[in-house]
Amino acid sequence: MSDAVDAIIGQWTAERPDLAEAIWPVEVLARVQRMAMVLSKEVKTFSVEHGLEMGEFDVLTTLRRSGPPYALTAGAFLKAAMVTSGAITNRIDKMETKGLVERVRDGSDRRTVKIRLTDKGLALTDQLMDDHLANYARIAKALTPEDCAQVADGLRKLLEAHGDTSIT
Amino acid sequence: MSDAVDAIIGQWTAERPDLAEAIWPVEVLARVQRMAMVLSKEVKTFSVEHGLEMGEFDVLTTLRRSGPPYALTAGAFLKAAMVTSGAITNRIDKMETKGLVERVRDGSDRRTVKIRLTDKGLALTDQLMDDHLANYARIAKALTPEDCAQVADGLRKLLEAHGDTSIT
DNA sequence: ATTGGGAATCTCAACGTTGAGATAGAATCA
DNA sequence: TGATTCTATCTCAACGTTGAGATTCCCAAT
Repeated sequence: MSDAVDAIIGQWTAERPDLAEAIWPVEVLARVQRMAMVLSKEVKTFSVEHGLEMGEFDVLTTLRRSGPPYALTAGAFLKAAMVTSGAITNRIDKMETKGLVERVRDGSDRRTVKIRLTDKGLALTDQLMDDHLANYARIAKALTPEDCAQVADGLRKLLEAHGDTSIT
Repeated sequence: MSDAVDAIIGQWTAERPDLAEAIWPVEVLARVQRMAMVLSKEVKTFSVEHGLEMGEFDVLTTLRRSGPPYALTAGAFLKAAMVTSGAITNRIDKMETKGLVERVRDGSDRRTVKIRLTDKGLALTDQLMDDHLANYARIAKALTPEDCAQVADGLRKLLEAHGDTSIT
């Protein structure tokens, strides 16, 4: 039972034994990084199979789970998706031409632009969620419920410590 | 004690209660994704502070931990860094002009190109590792040793299940 | 009412990655 | 030897993101 990170740590132990006391964070952080790479490739494949670019599905689900009227400001997406403003503008531009979302200028504050799910976007999202969660279940199926809880609890502590505490 | 993923799951529970049974993988996978984003920003900051691009530090440490003669084929980097061939060519090109690595054509198989740490690259890497691990420790300090072991064990299972078992 | 600071979004050039195709060499077999 | 197939790397156009700056607008202070 060993993965690539075990091999990496083994190499360091052989080459720089003086670092043995300091290498413990690699056990967690390198695995987070590598698992994120695996995950992003899986999600990309899933998205493309359903006619979406990676990132577009994020926009759809973020709007869907926010509840009626399925509209959020562009700024809300910056934090939700953890990307920069140019990326959001780019994504919304493309999704607007696909008819999945539409920009709505708010009357009260004309600086803000709300991105709203169209009927087509809403239907597509609801239709995809079951497949998406089935795909997630497949990716995570190696974990028992206890494993899940332990990993989730640890990562929650890390995320809280880094201020990732809100999606607003 | 709640993070952004707790909020996301709360939203789904309110909007699509029918998905309650299927949402458990989000607890783990969404946190992996978000923590990877946090981590990559931290590592990028660290790299730039030390005059490197993100990814270049990966190349240096991968070579360093492989042991003398600190040389690996370009193909080995594809798996180690989980990126495509164009990215490796690009990285090595830049690091070669910086004098950190050099390309060496092998006599026995003239297709392969070994990337080798220069003396300058080796010295820089050894000099940076302590800072790098201190930075990692800062990022992971919210975790107790027990937390670390639990998260690492769970992620190891996931990575093994996805074939991430070797860096060769 | 005007000014100035701040906020929300968009613009756009620079950058790194992707991924299919090109190139060159090795390996197998007739 | 020649032909075929496989392997390793590089090339390069397309693509998405970054991030600083521009733009537009809100709001508080005077």
